[in-house]
Amino acid sequence: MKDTNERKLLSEEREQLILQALGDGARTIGELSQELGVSEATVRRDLQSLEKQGKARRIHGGAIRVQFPRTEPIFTEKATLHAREKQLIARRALDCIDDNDTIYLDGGSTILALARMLTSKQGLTIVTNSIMAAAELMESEHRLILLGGEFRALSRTLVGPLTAKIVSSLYIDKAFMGTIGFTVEDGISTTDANEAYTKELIMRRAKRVFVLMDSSKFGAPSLVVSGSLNDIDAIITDDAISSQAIKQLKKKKIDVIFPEMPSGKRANRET
Amino acid sequence: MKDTNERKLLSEEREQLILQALGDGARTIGELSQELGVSEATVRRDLQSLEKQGKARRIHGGAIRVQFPRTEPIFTEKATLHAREKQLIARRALDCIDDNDTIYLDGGSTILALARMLTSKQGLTIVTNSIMAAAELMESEHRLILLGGEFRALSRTLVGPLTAKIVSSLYIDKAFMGTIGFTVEDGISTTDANEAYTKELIMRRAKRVFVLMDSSKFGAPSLVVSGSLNDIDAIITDDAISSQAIKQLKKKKIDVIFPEMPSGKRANRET
DNA sequence: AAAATAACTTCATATTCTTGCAAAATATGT
DNA sequence: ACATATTTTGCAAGAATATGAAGTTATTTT
Repeated sequence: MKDTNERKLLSEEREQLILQALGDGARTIGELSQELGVSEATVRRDLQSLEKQGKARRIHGGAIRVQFPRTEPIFTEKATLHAREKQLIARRALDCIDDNDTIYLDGGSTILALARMLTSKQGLTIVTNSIMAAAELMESEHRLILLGGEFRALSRTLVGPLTAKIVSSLYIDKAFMGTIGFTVEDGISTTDANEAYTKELIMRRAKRVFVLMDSSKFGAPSLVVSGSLNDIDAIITDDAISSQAIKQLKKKKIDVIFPEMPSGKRANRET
Repeated sequence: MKDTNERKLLSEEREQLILQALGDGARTIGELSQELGVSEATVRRDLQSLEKQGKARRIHGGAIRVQFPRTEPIFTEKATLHAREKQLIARRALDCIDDNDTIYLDGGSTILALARMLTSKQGLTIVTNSIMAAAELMESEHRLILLGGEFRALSRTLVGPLTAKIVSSLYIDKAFMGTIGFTVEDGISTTDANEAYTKELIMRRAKRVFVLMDSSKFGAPSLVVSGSLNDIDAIITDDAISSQAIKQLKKKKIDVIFPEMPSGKRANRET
């Protein structure tokens, strides 16, 4: 996959990408230089900076990740990936919300972007299991309800059996779900069983379920399946998914919604 | 174009839009300038302002959103009042906690101070209804469980009937409670009925209940009484309370615990 | 030890930042 | 309503920074 996003990256973005690349083991300077589209000298400088921050360790010919990634790399790292698509998807989802709705916000960075936009609505009742979304909405005028439950650090959400206690006494108009993986056969899937369980409960409980995901999730299942395709009413995604997949989804009566493209282009047919 | 809103924007509106555009990732000055329809110089000034507010971080060529907004006007304000006493009280409470305990943390700045100290313990299961405490403990190794419920902005806690669902399925060794007011007749009291209700549930459910408060709370009732004196096992407070009050409390079999004074002095007789 | 590869240094170039200033917009006082 | 402050915005020149290329030095491999 080549990123058609040929915008010049900021140094910190590059560093994030490098850390991510290092996640799969060690990398050589040459590889990194090519992947990032910058000169080897620049890669060396970035690595120097990362080493000073204690996030990576240099070795001859390349670099490896430091043993204990002490901070919360997972959340912030994932966040920067496909940031623009996520922004557009969230923007589209915003249009699906009416004033005074009762909505549910799932975890994940796309949903978080949506949360940040909710200041433009009025009188919402917002239910969420995402600490990040809650932190974002603390100052808002909306009514905010947090699911309780066990805190899962990786996703910063509340999950597990305890959430069921509260979910079962709520009624939700529209649920906005994120996901790690998705297939046309099984619907959404995630890495953690507790997380999957909570998602499932919510989807059963919501009148209308929207799944927000960038097209990279498509066709890539994760460990634990959550609910089924029948639980999903609509998918909001960017336009890089195959027209075949769209057909299959429509056959299952699932709406596929695309964001407004800023420059008006809509290049749907693909590889 | 989605933003055909050609009205001239106020700087604050622009800053809001910038934050939104930043999303999780980063943006270059050029992008922002174009998206907002203002010059790059203006974008820089806006970013400068956002950085001062702690909401964004500038980097060469653009800006990155800061993960967790720092400022909490309500909270920091109250926190500075009697800060030293609160610190000492929290310190003393810490000694009451053993490794592997299951503890409950209530809202309030004193308890928050305690939360920050918990890194020195191991293997705790921490139950809380305080978003601030949860945010503080996200990075820790402890097991963290949040009560669900309705978010109350003033105290930044989760309160109300929904919390009951989860509380009733938990068992807590030691509960550390804050309070707004206290009298020897009725025990702790607070301004909000939902808040009082949740406190009451917890105290009923905990094996041992500690109330942390500086002496200014003494003899000053608030609106809604929460539970009764019988629910309380110990009070941790500074030494500016009357010896008469101590006697009364001891008669009710409530321990009164004082912090270690840094200089070793213990001047208990008072005005 | 020689060859090959990688790392460091220096420098030229291209962006980006800062700063001061002027024009425009907005607020304020009479 | 008018005139005067104050603030906001855009522009431009010099300062600062980032990047890439070339050449030199260090490290690894054979």
